[in-house]
Amino acid sequence: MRYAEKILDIICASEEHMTAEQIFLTLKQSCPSVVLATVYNNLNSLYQQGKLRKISVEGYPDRYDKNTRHDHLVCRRCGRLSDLHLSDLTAQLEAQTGFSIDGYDLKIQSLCPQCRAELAAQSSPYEPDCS
Amino acid sequence: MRYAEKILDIICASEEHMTAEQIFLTLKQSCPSVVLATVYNNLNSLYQQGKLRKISVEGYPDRYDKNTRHDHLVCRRCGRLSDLHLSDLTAQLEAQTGFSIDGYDLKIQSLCPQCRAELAAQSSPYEPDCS
DNA sequence: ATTAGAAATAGAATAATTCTAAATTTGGTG
DNA sequence: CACCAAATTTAGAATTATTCTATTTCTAAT
Repeated sequence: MRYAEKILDIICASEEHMTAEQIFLTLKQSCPSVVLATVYNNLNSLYQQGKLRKISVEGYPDRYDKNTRHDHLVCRRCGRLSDLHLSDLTAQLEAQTGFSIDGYDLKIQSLCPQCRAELAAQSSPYEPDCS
Repeated sequence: MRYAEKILDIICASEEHMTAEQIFLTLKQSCPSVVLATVYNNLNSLYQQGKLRKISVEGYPDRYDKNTRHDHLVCRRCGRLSDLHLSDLTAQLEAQTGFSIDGYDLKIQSLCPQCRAELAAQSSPYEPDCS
């Protein structure tokens, strides 16, 4: 596996949540001969080995993410996916369900920090928050 | 919108989490002339109106679900998606994030009730749970 | 060097979904 | 009722994401 490690590096170095296509384009900069299928092959095997996370948001291609425990925010305004570091719910969920769980994915729908800031800036000159 | 209501009915009547294809096949039984694109059109507009939920599980086509608050279990053994009725985390999440949220999706990875039962039945004759 | 196994490549194939343009239906209006 | 505009549906092509298959290239051990 010549590429697997490089692909993991790209994912871990990125602050984004990259699609296979984006990973491919990035990898191509250092390995111009690499092919998209190779990226998919490697992503799949890394995923099966549990070395990365795959995130699916309705209507978008799958995204790949480092394998650390964290949650996600999907922005209803710009669609951007960003990280949230909320407390681990595993124990709470196991207590509630009554069985042991392998993991969970939590995706929150709201506004991302950028959009929240932009909207606040926009509206405040005309309608201050609480008058 | 001749079909929108029928499509919603099908989704609400179903215990499953249906794909567009499955909804199409079901609708076709009562409306043989309907076409898959119509189902997608209606699903999209119902989704935009917030009248149904869309669930994406990596590697599977999107699934559509009634718009009630509940969580999901993805079975690591059979891949089946089933409903979980856990307590609402909105308040807890808002407290933690510090901003108001529109909603959230929680997907738990574990074994579905059926697979848990099957595995328990299989293993118990030979290795009773706690000897 | 030789060879077996793993990984990569090329590119066709498949699956899911969207798009476009034409046809049909619907609900109002004269 | 007849007519029109708007909304919906249809057919089928197009697009996008992903997988598959067969061939080639690498790698590392003999």
